[in-house]
Order: sequence, then C-alpha cells, then structure tokens
Amino acid sequence: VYTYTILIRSLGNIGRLDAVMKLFESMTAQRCQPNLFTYHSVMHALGSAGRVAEACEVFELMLQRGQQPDAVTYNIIIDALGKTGELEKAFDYVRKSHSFTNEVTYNSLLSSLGRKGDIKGLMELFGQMKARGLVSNELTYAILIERLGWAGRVEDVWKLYLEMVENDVKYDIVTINNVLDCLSKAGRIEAAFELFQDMKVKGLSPDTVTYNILVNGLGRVGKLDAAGALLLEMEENGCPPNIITYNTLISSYGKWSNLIAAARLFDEMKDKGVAPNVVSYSCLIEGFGKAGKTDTALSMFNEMKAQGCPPNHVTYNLMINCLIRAGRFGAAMDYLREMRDSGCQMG
RNA sequence: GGAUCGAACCCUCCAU
Repeated sequence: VYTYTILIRSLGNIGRLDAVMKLFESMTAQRCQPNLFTYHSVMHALGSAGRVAEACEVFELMLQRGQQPDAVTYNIIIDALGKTGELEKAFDYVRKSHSFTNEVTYNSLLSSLGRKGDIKGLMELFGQMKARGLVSNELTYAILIERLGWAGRVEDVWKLYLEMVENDVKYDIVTINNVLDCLSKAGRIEAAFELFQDMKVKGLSPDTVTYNILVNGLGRVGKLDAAGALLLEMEENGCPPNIITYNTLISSYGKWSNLIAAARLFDEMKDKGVAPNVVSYSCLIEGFGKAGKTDTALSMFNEMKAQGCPPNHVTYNLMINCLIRAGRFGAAMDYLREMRDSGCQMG
C-alpha cells in the first residue's frame, strides 16, 4: 500500500493522471485496500487536473468502503471545487465537514472567492475566521493581499500588511512584491519606495520582480530618469534585468513619447542577449503609433514577423488603431482581415 | 526517545 501510495503521489505531481488512475484501479483488482493517504493522493491528482467530479466520486467510493474522511480529505475536495469556481458545492462540503474546518479550509475558500472577485465575501469570511478564533497562517495574509491587490484595494492591502507585521506573521518576498505592486499601480510611488527601504532594513532582499514593479511604478507617473537609473541599480545589486524589465521600460518610454530611448533600449536588450518577444514589439508599435510614426510602426510589425515572432491579437489591435489614427482605413481593413485569417483570437 | 507513505491552502512583475 505504501509503495502504491508513493507512486500515485509522484505520478500525480508530474501530471500523469492516466497512470494514477490505472494504479488505483489495479489496487482494487489485487484486493489491496487503499488507505487514507492513497485516497488523498488520487483525489488531489484529480482535483489538480480540474476533474473535480471524479474526485468527488472517489470521495464517495471511499465512504462506501468504510474509510472515514478527515480534515485533509475535506480540504482537498473543497479546494478542488473552489478552483473550478463551484463555490456552492464547496460550501456544501464545508457544511458536511463541520468540525473539520480549519485554517486551510478558509485559505482555500478565501483564495477562490478572491479569484472570483468577490471582495465582500472575502472580507466576511476573513471576519468569520477571526471570530472563530482560527489562527490565520502566513498564507491567509498572502492570499488576502494578493486578491485585494487585483481589485486595486490599496487601503485594504496596506491595512493588512500592517496587521500582518504587527502580529508577527511570517511573510516572504512574493507578498511584499504584491504590496509594492498594489501601491505602485495606485500611483503611490513614495509609499512603495518607503516599503522598499524598509524591507531591506528587515533583511529581505529585493529580487528582479521587486525592481520590475518599481520600474513600472516610476514609468507610470512619468519618472523616466529614475526608472532608467533603477535599471542600472538592480544590475549592481545582483538582480539581472529580464525581458519584463525591458518591456516595462520600453512601454513607459513609448507612452511618454520618448521613442529614441525606447528604440535604444530595444537594441540594448538584444545586445545583452535578451530576445524581444511579442510584448516588446507591441510596446514599440504602440509608442510609434501614438507618436504618429505610422510607417515605423508598420516596419516593426513586419520585422517581428520576419523574426519569427507572430503578432497576437493585442499587436493587431495596436497596429489597426495606429492605421486608423493615420486615416489609412484601407490598410486597417487589410490587417483586420489578416488577423482573422491568422486565426488569432479577436481579444 | 528519534527516524520512517504524514498528506491539503497563496505565488507576485510587462503591451491594446
């Protein structure tokens, strides 16, 4: 049974669901009784693959065979249902599991509610969790901060951050990056930099993502020199810029009509061995388009195709917009047709 | 006494 369980878990982790199910069935055939861990592994594998209905069937099968579920069993099912958005069913299981609900259950539910954008439900559930005296673990805050960040709720994110620090809840660089991103997208760049200094004092090292977020924040408010300086600084601090760093800066330069800097950076990234992707080209096309340099935008559009980087629906939208702005409706229609024929989504 | 299948929950940054 142990051997089977280990095998099933490993196969599940690498996504070999077919093999998992085969093993599980062959256990039954050999009258080898699966234990609780075996059921968990199978259910978890099914759930991760989005095959929740089958996971529920395994759950029922387990009950029929007289195996009692525990908190983990329910949490696996509840988490799987939440991830496919079947929250009503997830709550059904919460009711069934009653005495088993713990902080992990809440984390799963919070995560799913947040993914759906149900901020009200999110906050209510968090309140309920506190009221029940459940200890929020480090993931609770991580989840809340991230999901509230998606909704642009800066105030709430900031409050939670302070609460987390005050309660000595552990946090990692990802959570801090989420807070920073939220601040920086809200234009609160000073606050973001304060936190940036603060995290260093607390011994948390910024990573490339941290810098990317700050570069983006500076770029959005037009502080292009500071953003450019940060590019150099991150390199010195052992955080090599990646394609996202370059794309972020190229986009900012383009948005603020600094096309020379945008083009220079585009060349620089290639020199450094970072291959431009569809976003890089799109940012340039957007920049040139907004500046009325329609022909330059067109030549970038052709260049990317020649470089084996097919435009996607965003690129087409930008290109078509640019042509319309220039009054070149015929060409715009041509690209619209090309877009449709190329089979890319219309976005 | 310790070690052993001991399992479930977040994962961040770029373009329209």
